Amino acid sequence: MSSNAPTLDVAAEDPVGCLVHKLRVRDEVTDAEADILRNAAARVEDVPLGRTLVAAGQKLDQSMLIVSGFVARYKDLSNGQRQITDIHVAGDFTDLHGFLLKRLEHNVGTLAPTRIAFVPHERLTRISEEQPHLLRMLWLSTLIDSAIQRERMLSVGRRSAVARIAHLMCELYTRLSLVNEVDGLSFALPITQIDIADVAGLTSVHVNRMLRELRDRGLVTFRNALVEIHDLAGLEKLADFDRSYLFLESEPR
Amino acid sequence: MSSNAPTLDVAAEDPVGCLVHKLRVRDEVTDAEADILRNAAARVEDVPLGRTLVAAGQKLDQSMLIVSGFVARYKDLSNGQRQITDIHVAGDFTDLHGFLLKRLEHNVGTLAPTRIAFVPHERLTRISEEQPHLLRMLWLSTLIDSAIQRERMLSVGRRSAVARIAHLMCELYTRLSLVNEVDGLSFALPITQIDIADVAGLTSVHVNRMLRELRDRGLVTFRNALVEIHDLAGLEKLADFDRSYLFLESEPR
DNA sequence: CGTTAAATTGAAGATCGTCAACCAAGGTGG
DNA sequence: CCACCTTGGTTGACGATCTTCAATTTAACG
Repeated sequence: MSSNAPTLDVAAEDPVGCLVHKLRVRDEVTDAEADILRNAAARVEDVPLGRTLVAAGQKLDQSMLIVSGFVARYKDLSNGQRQITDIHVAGDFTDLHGFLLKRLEHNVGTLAPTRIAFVPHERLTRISEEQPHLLRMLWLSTLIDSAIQRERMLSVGRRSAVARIAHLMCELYTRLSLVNEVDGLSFALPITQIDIADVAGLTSVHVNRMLRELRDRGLVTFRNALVEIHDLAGLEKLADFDRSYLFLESEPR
Repeated sequence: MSSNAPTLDVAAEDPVGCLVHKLRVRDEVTDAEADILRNAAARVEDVPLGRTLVAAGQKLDQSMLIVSGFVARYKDLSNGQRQITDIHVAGDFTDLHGFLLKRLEHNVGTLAPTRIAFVPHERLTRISEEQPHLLRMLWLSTLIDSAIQRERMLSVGRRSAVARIAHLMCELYTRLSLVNEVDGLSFALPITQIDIADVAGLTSVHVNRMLRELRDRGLVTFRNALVEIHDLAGLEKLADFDRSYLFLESEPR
């Protein structure tokens, strides 16, 4: 709406741009297909931080595409403990899986102010009937989400606390690079240490200590919602980071 | 091949039976669609325990459907630590996601002797071009895998060691019920405590102690490849188990 | 019957969590 | 405009859960 935020402005004109861009990293997407996706978005909405977008169990008839911002999918234990299973950024189709699941078994909420495009499920059904290749690309995007989940499971299950956080930073850096949201080796990450704890399966107190260690080791700084990587190679080594799980190559799918 | 194992024999005649059955739990699948799936399986093979079925990075041109047995998908850290991200049982399409990913970022291996049906990717492509509903059902099955992964992430990230193992037992009990592989409150689980440790993100030593605790509390016994549940309600309570994440309702998809 | 992998148990130690206090920042209402 | 309140960040002390190391037993298998 405002015209002084250039990146957002482009996004407002083409809310589906980031998604198309990311699909094109993985395979060719024709302009006709891209247009079909563009027409699938019914409306765009700005949502403030801390809002629940979908509560577990709720029936769905539309899916949400992130235009900009940060969204988490999370599950809670009955004792109140929370685990974030995914963090989504611009160009991610947060609950595309809701199209077939019909309800989600987890919650979806904003970690930061976020702009969202809504895609009615009937339009997805239509794509599935008429656009086999485009449908495969959408399926693919849920499969990549799944691969990211698996890598996170490796983190939470087997990596040390420092390595877990280092890995998260490497991953976000790589994923945000794809949508031009990094500036050199820095990127905006307007989320709390509590959020990071909930992703990493740690407490916020321990996250705080590990962030200090990463800073002391000269690897990364996370302060005032800004991540600054000082030694990418060192960070990747500590994290045992290998970007191949992000499937950044173009292949006929 | 042999004719003295009735369950397996049925499976040999209809290797895709379990899959169709499980899809039908989630939505109607016509007999025509079921036949198409049956024809998609090119050949069936028996694989012994401890075999690597797919190594990370390997190019794929077929996917594997489990007819009977137990298969794990796992990732390794460079220091040798292993995390199993999924355990698959009869009727699971272990690497259906390989159809679109073209290579896997993780390994797939047998935890027990397993019978596998191979489905060439070209037949899946054909289904995707000609059978939109059937394709959505296949997509759905990868989405349910994903939901299981998320629940496991909650376990590994936030549940205590005992609760993690209790939850795994509840899950396997429920999933094996679907394919008639339980006998009352017991089921065969021919895997090691090391495997359980790799699923739960624990060491086998600690798994051993937690299994003893579950036994001492009168909840479950896991011995000689057999799980016997003594108090399902108590086990589910300890595990904070809620089967809704398995999507066991029929819906038009 | 010997060999190997897995299960079991104990003792000691490390990592991470809990509790608690304090600080910093940002927003709200008087 | 500033006290006040809330949320998040930071640090220390202590403790619990889980790991590591190591030894022994059991089971499976040729």
